[in-house]
Amino acid sequence: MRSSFLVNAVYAESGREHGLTPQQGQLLCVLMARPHGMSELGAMLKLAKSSLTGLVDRTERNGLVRREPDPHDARAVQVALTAQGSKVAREFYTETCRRIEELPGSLSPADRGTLADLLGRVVLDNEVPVVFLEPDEGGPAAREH
Amino acid sequence: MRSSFLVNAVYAESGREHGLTPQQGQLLCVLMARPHGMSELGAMLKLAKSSLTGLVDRTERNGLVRREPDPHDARAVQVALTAQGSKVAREFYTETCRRIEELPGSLSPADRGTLADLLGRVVLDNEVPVVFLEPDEGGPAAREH
DNA sequence: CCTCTTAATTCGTGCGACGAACTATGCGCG
DNA sequence: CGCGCATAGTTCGTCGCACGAATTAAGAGG
Repeated sequence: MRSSFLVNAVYAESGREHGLTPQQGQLLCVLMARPHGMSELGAMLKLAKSSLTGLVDRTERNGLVRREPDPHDARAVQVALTAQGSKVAREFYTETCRRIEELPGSLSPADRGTLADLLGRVVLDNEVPVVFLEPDEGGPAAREH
Repeated sequence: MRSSFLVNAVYAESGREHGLTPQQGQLLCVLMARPHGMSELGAMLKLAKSSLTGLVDRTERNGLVRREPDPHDARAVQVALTAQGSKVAREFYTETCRRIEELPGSLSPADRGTLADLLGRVVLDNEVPVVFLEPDEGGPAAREH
């Protein structure tokens, strides 16, 4: 249980409506941008290899993602969204962003920055919903732990 | 996985230092005030009966709590901290409060209220560390889900 | 006494996280 | 080219945690 926490909360709420666990929802969001290899996903989601294998297994079993051969490396696979997965991801993402946008409604930019720092793990270093960002920031100040 | 989220995050960090999972840490904090019956704990921690049994089992196995007969009801037990559990709880609680106090450092009272509303589940309706409170409030505006 | 309710546990199950071990593939060097 | 080492991903075993169904013993009320 090393999920990012606040996004996880929101994911949990959004996900319930789509039959997704927070972890699966997060995986879908990451894959919306493009397919990823398992190592990439593991690094992004901060999961051990075997944990990720399990997550992808379950999500694949739900018909939301599929494993494809990697054309550049026969050892590797690319994990991609299925058509169904794309649909669910879009709905989930939209719902999640809506909920997250409501969250810091009354927070000043400084407070957002403070929370972003404190909750650095909330935001992944990629195209996943980025919150607590000022419009001119290029990326979150993610703190590795 | 229906923990309260932000406190859970902080619990996780504090707990790691004491070999506690967030759930176990939370249980200890609840029990600091006084022993509780399982039904009480279940309601407070919002856990199904069997889930709570498991949590208490594991925490008991770690020597941190013990089950005692309830003098008023032979069906029931009271869950109490052991001496070791009290010690760990105190340290954990202190550490957790410290971390939580650092959290909203730059939040205005209005923002605290907003976050308290949004993260209502963060705070339990009892003597567990109460955060985001104005000094003159009697209790958190907990939102049941 | 009887019926219904309740407290807590057991059991089965799913999810998620980890590390060790493993197999197949890739890389770099002599 | 062959070899040793590294890597990608999976399997296996394990633990923690959450849930519902089923169960047993005790409690409450008529």
